[in-house]
Amino acid sequence: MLAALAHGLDVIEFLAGERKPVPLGAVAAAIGMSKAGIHRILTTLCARGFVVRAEGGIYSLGYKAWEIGWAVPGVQLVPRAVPVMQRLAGSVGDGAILGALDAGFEVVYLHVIESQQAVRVYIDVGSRLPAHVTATGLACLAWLPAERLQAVLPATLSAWTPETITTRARLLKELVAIKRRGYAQTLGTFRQDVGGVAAPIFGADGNVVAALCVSSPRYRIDAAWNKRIPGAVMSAANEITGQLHRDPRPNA
Amino acid sequence: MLAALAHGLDVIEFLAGERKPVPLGAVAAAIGMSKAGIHRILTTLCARGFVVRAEGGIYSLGYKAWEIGWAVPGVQLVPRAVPVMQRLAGSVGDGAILGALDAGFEVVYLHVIESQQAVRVYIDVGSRLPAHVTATGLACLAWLPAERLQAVLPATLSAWTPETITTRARLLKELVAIKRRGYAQTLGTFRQDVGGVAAPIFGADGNVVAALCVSSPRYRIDAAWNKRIPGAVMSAANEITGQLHRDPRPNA
DNA sequence: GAACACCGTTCGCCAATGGAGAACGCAGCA
DNA sequence: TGCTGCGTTCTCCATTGGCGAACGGTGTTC
Repeated sequence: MLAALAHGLDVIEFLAGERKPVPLGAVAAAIGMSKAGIHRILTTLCARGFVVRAEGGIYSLGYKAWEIGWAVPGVQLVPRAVPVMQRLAGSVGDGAILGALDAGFEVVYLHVIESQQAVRVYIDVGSRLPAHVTATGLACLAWLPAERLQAVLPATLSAWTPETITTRARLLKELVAIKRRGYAQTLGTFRQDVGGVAAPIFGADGNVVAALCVSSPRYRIDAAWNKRIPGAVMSAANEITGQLHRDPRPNA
Repeated sequence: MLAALAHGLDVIEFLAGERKPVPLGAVAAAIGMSKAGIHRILTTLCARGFVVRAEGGIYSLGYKAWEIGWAVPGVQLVPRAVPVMQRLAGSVGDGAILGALDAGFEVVYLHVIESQQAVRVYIDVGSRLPAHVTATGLACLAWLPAERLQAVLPATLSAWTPETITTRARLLKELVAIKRRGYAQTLGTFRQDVGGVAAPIFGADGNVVAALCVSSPRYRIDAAWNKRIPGAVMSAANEITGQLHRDPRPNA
């Protein structure tokens, strides 16, 4: 592994975690390197626009990093999903979340429309969760080709609550049910007081590229909710799928 | 400059430019390095999640890169601006664009709501333009503290059309006019057949953080357009500013 | 079906360079 | 005016980056 590159990435990740300008010394302390070394790394990153340097030697991420993020295959669906998500969130009165599978068995949240309710579920764009604890993750997994699924399934499934699915057998059974039903539903598998419904979005090549999810505090999830939400989520997801099929830009 | 890190960033930027999975050989050719060297770089990037490797050794950017992008200071305003932009675009019937100043004198586009018109102005999220040719750029520059403006002003201003502002004197005069008026307007300074109106968005600290722009094909820009649009853009921009002041999250 | 061509990957070597430590310069402060 | 805390610069040695060459797998061609 290339130490210089790895250290550079460490610095980038650290600055990303801070989310605000940071003095050189703090970076050095966090990475565990000499100030001299960090200085050279930061100089290189600045020269390439990944980091910007304010007077007095305080550093923060530059828009180049943002630009790179937009070029990640799969992200381009976000702008096309946003209007649909907006409508969905408006009509169901809860938040809408767009997530995709990454690094095998993790869900990354690509976009979030916050609920207008006083009590709402908070999810950060860019945050990650294991696929098996979230409706979004289950929806993505359910439509994965069988061999891909086998490849990404970890040996053990972490338990986030007593209700989290923790055995392969139960997970596989659940995925079959989800695929038949057309949507994934969880209740208390991520946090005990949160539930969600998610439906898959397919790219122009027919593979799952992401899932659309509506999540809600558990106490609001009742028979009426269960009657309205899954259909709304599925039709919104289908609408996005339809757009991707009609206009499959460079990537999807 | 750290060669290893710089090469790694080269690879990242190349993959970003390709926007789709690329075989190792192509990366090596593009960067001008041996396949062995590129292989090591890609291995490191994969280990950190910045790049994902599909079977057969084809590589593409991973969501980690996307995640980093969201942590860039200033980007967090996007989710809060989106609903306002949506409304603005709907009410004016043209596209809405959100841009910020970066690397001194460049505008980066952070979000785009596409016009629903058959003839529309295309702008890519993440693309860059010199600040002096766009309404967005002028709006950002006009409210920049005087010493910051002096620091970023380049020696020469490139001419994109015959109508582009190319002298410092004219630019400074224009910026004063913009600040008095409350919004920037361009007509044919970027492309001859495009015009736009932009208004500044201020962060919780009172500095310009971005500008909101509506742009349109020139032939649709008439007296009626000029009467409706600037007010709508300014009030939308003010609304976003208001939100940032009420709820200044970690960064703005 | 065998030989070939074309990949990505691994190996081993040598010099370039990365990274530490110390010295420097410049603030702000007492 | 001296001190302290920062970012920056300098110098030097071991590390390791990057290359060329060899390997191994796959798919293609005759």
